[in-house]
Amino acid sequence: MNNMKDRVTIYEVAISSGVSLATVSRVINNNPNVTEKTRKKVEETIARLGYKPSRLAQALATNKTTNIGIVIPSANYVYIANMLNGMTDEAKLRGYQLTLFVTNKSKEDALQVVEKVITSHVDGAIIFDDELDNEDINKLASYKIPLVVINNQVKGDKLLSINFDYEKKIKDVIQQYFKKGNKKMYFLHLHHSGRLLERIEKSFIDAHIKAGKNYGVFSIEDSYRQTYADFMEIFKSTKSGYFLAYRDSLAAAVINAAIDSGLRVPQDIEVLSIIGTKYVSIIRPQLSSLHLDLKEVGSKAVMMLSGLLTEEVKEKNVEFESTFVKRASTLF
Amino acid sequence: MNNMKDRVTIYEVAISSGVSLATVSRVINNNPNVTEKTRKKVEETIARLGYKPSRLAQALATNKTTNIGIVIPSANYVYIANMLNGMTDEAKLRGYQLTLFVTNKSKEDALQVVEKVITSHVDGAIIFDDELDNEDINKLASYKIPLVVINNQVKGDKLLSINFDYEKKIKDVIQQYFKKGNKKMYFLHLHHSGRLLERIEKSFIDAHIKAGKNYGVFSIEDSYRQTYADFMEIFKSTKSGYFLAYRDSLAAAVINAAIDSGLRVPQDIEVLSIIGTKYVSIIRPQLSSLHLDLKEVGSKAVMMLSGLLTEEVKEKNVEFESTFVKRASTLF
DNA sequence: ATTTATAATGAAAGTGTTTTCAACCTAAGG
DNA sequence: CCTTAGGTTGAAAACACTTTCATTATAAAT
Repeated sequence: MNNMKDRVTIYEVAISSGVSLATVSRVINNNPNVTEKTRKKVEETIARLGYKPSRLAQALATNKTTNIGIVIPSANYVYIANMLNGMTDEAKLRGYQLTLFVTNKSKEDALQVVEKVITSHVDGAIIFDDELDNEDINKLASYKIPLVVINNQVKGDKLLSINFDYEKKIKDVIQQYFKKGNKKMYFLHLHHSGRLLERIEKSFIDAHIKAGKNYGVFSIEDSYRQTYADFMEIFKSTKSGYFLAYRDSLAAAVINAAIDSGLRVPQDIEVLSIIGTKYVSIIRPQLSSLHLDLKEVGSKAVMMLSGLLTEEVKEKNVEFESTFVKRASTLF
Repeated sequence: MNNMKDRVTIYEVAISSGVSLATVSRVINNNPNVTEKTRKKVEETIARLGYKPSRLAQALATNKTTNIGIVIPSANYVYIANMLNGMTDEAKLRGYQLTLFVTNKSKEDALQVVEKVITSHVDGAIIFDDELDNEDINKLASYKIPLVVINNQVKGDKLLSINFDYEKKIKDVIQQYFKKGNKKMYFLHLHHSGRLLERIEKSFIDAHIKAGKNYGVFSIEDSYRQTYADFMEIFKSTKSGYFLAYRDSLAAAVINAAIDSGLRVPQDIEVLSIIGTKYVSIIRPQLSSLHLDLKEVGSKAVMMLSGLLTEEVKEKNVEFESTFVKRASTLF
């Protein structure tokens, strides 16, 4: 069993093809200043020896790793998985590798992550995590790490940003509902789901205050099971309402609890999922939701970062527009 | 705006604290051969200068990156997201970073991925992807990349493996069903979902042949929408059956199509999801499924790889046992 | 054939660490 | 007080590349 290859280095290639390191390096990097003849010769040796440049050494010499860091709260959310999907595709296209950094929604972990991102020598990073605040992000920026920040109202000069229009769209949806609907609206407040949700909640409350309408807020845990249990309780007394839930699974918990309590959806209980994933149409009745192509967000983020890395910045901030899709869980 | 820090190197720390590079290096790496006095002095300078070792340079010098590669078909499946979740947690605990390599279920991409993993200098890799075959994996092994391979019947000496008992368990479930149930069983065959599914299908067919029972196979696409449409057709003629689907969303497509066709679940149509995720209890009727803690699989994989890297291999092969959980989509 | 400009090549320094080995120092033992 | 062993330290090589700059080869122009 001796097909174990020891790494062959540029040095051996140089010797074996009778040229210098510099020339081999030029061939590897497609530098035009090499005669066709030399190039052929070197390429032949490379193939023969099975030489593969060490990305580590290249990275050290060039200060570029072709790695980009992805900062997320967890890999376990469907909407994040969707985004990751877009990122991996676009990254592959552009020759980048993705390194994952998860904060687990903990400030402590977030600080660790900042350190890790700094020492990891990523060429840049995409941040889709509310746990990182201004200070954290500016720290990264101070280490000259190019940044694309998603949905995190952070100010900074050198960074690009992507934002969703959820706040505005929620306001629209609510105002539309005021015209046609008549149920009291409830917002499902998550204990720890970051500032995006907080802003949406604020938008919800503002819209109600402005219209002089009454509203309710339920504080829930980010768990289907728990939310289902909570709402089985709630529906003992509350027999009607329009509920805004952050995620499909939470919205489904409300729907299922409503149905299991003998209430009708959407006649008695209406439910809107704010971040709709593919599960909106699997759940019955199908979930009305705000729709945003998260996969596209992911690839856009990589595109923008890639632009930043190659100094071809086209857009500094892009806003993704979500669309309200009425399905069966709401009347309008 | 001049808080832009240029990277401070070990060299500057050495100068500034009046010691040599070697000593600073020792301090960084907690080498005991340093006097407390020197250590204090160096640590003070490190703090003062804000020095952070370059992981790149360390990696080049030590031939260790603390990066592990994760090879998956896509980040977009819930069950893979679950696994990733376990991996990120365990990796953080053990000080590893995760780099993603996705094959997109394409053989061409798989070959590319193999190359990338080799040149990426990961310390090891976890492979949960059927697209890589024996040859690919042995190639990785020949570059001395420690490997943990999940659910991929690959032979090899130096690699650790994790397997699920789905084949066996499916056989059990079917045999149990033969005793009590009387519907014809159907297997949902995916065009391109790798060898794990093929093995499960084989197991399904074997069990039927052995029992002299009749069975059916439907070939579907890996898409909820399409499968739903297909089954709306199928249920025009087929009014009863027990369907085994690979994923929750596919199982849900069958259930929803059945209900929308006026059939009853589970009285007329029974459905089993092979890889059950958290959506099994969100979908109504709740999905009977084989349950396996994918998060645990993920962390186990990282643990095993970590063991392999530190030469403390405890188990070479571990089998995860799935459990059949009866919910509302099957009678038994 | 000679000069000149240009393209191809190589030597060597640089990237930021770790690690080996020799040198040094200190304290204990004789 | 001298020797010795053991713990501390530093010089330098190694890791595998890129890149600058000087040099050489080549082709074009005179």
